[in-house]
Amino acid sequence: MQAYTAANTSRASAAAAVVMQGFPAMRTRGMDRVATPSGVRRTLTRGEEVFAEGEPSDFFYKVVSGTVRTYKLLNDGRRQIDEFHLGGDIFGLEPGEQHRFSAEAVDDATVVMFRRRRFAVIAQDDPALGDQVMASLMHNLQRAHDHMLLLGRKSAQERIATFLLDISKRIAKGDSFDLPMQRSDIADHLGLTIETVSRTLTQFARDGLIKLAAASRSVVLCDKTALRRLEA
Amino acid sequence: MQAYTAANTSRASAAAAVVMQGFPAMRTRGMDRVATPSGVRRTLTRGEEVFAEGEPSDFFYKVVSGTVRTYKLLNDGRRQIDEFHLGGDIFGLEPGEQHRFSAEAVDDATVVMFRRRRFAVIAQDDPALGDQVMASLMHNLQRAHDHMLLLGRKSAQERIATFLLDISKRIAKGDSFDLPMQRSDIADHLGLTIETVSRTLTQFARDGLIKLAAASRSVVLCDKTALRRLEA
DNA sequence: CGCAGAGTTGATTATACTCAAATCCAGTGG
DNA sequence: CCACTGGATTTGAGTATAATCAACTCTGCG
Repeated sequence: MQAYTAANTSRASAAAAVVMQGFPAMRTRGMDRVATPSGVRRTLTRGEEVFAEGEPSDFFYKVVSGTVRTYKLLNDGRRQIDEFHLGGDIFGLEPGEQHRFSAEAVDDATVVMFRRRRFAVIAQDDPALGDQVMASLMHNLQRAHDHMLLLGRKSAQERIATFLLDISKRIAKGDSFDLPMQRSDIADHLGLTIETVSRTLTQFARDGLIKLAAASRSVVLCDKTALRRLEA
Repeated sequence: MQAYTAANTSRASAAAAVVMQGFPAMRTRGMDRVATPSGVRRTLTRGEEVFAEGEPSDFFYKVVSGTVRTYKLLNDGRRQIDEFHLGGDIFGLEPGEQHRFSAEAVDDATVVMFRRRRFAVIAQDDPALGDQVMASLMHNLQRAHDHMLLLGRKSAQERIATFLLDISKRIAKGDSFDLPMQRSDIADHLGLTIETVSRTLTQFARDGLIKLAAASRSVVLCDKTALRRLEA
């Protein structure tokens, strides 16, 4: 059980300024639906908060570049990162008036924010976005199911193998890539401790399944077949 | 595993009432709209399969009565039950052409099945239904997030306490209720073994937090405050 | 009454956690 | 250019929680 201490506390006012600044662009939406996406761009620096649990959920987001983590905390600081959102992913769309989880930039990132509206309105106003939002929700739910299987029933080795293969499929061109997040993020995503994550990665490297370098952020998958066997 | 096509359409009118009853938003619509979004009722006996992983995902479902479990399996048989669906819950809606998880009746249950269509079509055809399906997706995703926190970061005691409070809120009139599922279902939902579930429940009973009776399916929550403290 | 499935209880063990310390690395300033 | 620093990561030793293995009890039902 490890405590997560919020290293970064950016204020909502910063977000508000960005929103207001972007509103003119949104008002013109409809005139040129194809060329102008109905969203406001926002750039984030490593660790910066996008929104926090309990804040009004007036907007949802789409990642343009970089990585965003969404997570929940227990009162004693234990953290569960439910998802790392990469380019193209939509996150932060919720049924209630308040966010039930928090979102932060893992590295320097860019997102586009959309005002939350009734689905019928979105669908009528911008059918393409409506389809995208719906598909994204189902996709996120599907990934959540996979992750619950991992958290509930897989061993540490199986979790790490699954994670490496998944992240590789999402960000790697070939079989090598740089992890955008640190060990504590991986641990809090996989329901493990940083020590177990580190030990397991080291073990994989010793067994020749992967190669680690440069503060272990750079990873090469040497033996995907073996990793898939381990994935369970 | 069977096709629900022509044979079932004859019962469409009977199912129509169920549809109307099931979707409050549609109740206000004229009877002439009933024919369009057809839902077919299906009764299930304890343990019966609704659909299996890998089968075509042509339909999604809404629980009318009883309990349905959706789950995923690992190749060696380990199981993760991601959700118990109770009356009113919508499940089985997926982005791909095939189901990525399985669904079975926990007890004798009744469901209504709806043919999956493109969201744009649903939204245009019946905006209220679109809103409801979307709300259900967001709701399921929200519950999935809560459950990932449980699976990734909570202790056995905390998991059981959370489970009891949640299921109680969903099915109990007061503070007592009958569990529809057996120990192995609870274990596979909470990422524990049946022994740990049993031991923890017994411990709670010894500590006066709950009362167990009648093959331990009947539960009374005696000290909700203490359970909430344990919930973390 | 006996059977089978479900649930409980006990003893032991394994996996991952905790606590602790060493090492690595990027960034900084002399 | 290089030593210094603090955060990140690795490694080690010991431990705790929940798993495993096993026996026993309860319950519903023919």
